[in-house]
Amino acid sequence: MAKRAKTKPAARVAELREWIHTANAAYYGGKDSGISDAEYDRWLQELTALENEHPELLTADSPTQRVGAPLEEGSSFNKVEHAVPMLSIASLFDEEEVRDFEEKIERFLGVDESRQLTWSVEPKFDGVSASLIYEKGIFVRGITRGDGKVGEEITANLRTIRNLPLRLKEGKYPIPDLLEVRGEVLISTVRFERFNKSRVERGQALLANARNATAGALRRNDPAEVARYPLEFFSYSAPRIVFGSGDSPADKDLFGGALGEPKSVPAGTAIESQSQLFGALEEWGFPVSGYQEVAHGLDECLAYHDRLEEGRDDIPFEIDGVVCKLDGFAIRGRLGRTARSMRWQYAHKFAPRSEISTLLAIEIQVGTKGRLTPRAHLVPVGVGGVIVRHATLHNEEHVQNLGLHPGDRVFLERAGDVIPQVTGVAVLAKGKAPKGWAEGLPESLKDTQGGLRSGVVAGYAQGFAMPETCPACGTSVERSGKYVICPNSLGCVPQRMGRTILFAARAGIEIESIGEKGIEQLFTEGLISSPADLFFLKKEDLLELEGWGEKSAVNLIKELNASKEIPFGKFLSSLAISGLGGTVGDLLASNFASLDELKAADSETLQHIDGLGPVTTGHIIEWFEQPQNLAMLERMFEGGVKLVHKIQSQGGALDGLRVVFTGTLENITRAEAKKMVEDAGGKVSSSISAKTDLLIQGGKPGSKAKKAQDLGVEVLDEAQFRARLAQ
DNA sequence: TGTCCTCGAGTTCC
DNA sequence: CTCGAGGACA
Repeated sequence: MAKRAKTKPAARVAELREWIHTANAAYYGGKDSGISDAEYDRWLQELTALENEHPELLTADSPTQRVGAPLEEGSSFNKVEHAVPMLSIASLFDEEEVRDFEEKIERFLGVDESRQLTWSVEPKFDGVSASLIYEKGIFVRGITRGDGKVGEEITANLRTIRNLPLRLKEGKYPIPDLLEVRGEVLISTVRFERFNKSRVERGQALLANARNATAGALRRNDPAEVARYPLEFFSYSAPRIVFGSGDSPADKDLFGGALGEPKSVPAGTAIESQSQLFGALEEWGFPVSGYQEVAHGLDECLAYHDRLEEGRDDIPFEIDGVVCKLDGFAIRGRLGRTARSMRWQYAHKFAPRSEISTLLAIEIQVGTKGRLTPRAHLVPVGVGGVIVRHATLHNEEHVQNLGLHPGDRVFLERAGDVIPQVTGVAVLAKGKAPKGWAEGLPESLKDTQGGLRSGVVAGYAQGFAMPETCPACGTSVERSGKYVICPNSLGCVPQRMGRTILFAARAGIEIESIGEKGIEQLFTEGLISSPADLFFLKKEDLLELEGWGEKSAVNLIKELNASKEIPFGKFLSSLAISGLGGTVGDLLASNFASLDELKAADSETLQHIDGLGPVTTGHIIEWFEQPQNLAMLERMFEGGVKLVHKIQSQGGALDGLRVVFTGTLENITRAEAKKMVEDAGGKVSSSISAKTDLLIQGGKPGSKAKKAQDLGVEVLDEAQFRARLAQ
């Protein structure tokens, strides 16, 4: 600070502005500027203080002017008419529509001229468009699109955008007396995620998507609040480039009718095409996305569309298509416009990945482990090729963060993978749910009297809250972190049912004769109440049930009889003991010769086994201490269950190797492949790491294939895998 | 105490 | 397939 006193204020102000500018440039160039946020803030503060002390040094383009004074309470933005209307772009959805569009152009121009049209192609940003006006190189006004004719003046909010130039740079291109530049305000994907995370930490609502967040930010009354949003600007057009007074018709309307030749422009700096314009915008200091290209002929436009759609996830911001504009301004002038849009440009949209549906109700499900999970019931809607009716809402906190209410219109996405997710509220119902919404509730959510089933939530006055009692058995719930648990694991029907389904699946009872639905039916009809009961089912009892005929009943009994011999490890994993899956089951089976030996083992003995720690051990000991569990085991053996103790194979083709699968195998199932590996002495892991020896790759491999390559893990396809086994 | 590896559990649709 | 948490190891 002592140093600052000695420096002349004007020099120091210039220095600070330079530093801040450099830091901004690095920040938006994706480079590390080496400057901490705290340091950046200190510079801004010092600069503000200096400018307050010496008002004569304050300029409109100072970085401190990015954050101005808040609007007065209750006031709204000024309405401003656009000098050049912001028309919408013709939206086309497939190749056929694109070819039709070009045909119309050809008819207009005559085929000879249009044989090989030159296009300027660029991404269609999924953000908020804005128009910026520069007078003699200084940013003086910024306007939203509005209805295209009249927008709102949001100059103060736009100033907060750190990569939006407040003053133009003069270089190769002279600075126009009047310049209107249009572009998109957006938030990059990475910054949006980070921003949302920090909002949750501060207890604020999750933002549905980057576009909504941007629109919301720009409409805020206090620029200081807007400055907190990581907004960015990308420029893509300049409807007014005026040298001189602007009185002459040739000065104006560079894109619509007659093309104005800029007056007094040095040779070589006339701007006559979109590609030249991009160059000029960059020279003046406007950010451009860098994804723009020149395409010769329509096929290259289509190829550009496909290329960007495929690489959509690698682009650092959200885009929903590509925009193709005829490159030359002269040819644009001849085509002109229709009432709604320009004839010389179109947007070729991508297949949407986000859809909107109505949240009908939230059902509270009770899982196998007693966890209560909220599940969204939605009006069926197609997302990426499948009809989605349900989506998990994970836990109470998640629903609250999203601020969901039954009746809301919600965003639905299938983010990267297959599983649909509710990502936010599009239109809040606020007690005014869409008409006919409540009548649209599916029958499955209603009870026999037409009321709502227990555990179905179709509305609430305050925020969403998980119930205090289990919707299935009425027991008071317990809380464990984010989750709500029904502690009545022995009595609660969905929990018993879940364990029975798990038993059937893991103990190897063929799903064909009795699937999940079948077990549910046996439960609700009261024929069984635990896995052991399966082995006491009688053909006559099954025939009483709806949908069961002689054949299916006989098949099930046969299947059950054939499934009574169960390998020890598989059997252990089928008991639904926490932390005991297939791997730990096999591990225990190889350490204990019999079930009695395992039952007799104490905590210390178990923890000595490599792979078992205090937590899993605790769960095992507890399970075998429950009399009900021991009784259930007894009943299973009464029912004829026999445990098979197999001898570990050694010296196979894959002895001691760790194997991982990815993709879909052609001729064998994963389970069969796993068995083949184990029989050959190998070990199957679920995730790939440096310790993995082999990756078996089927069709449509996922992220594992790439990781294997990075780690230098040997990759085999299905045929090579078989060959290796045969050795 | 921190980091890496692995397992188990949850998830939707046809 | 992804995420969270248990377990091994430094």
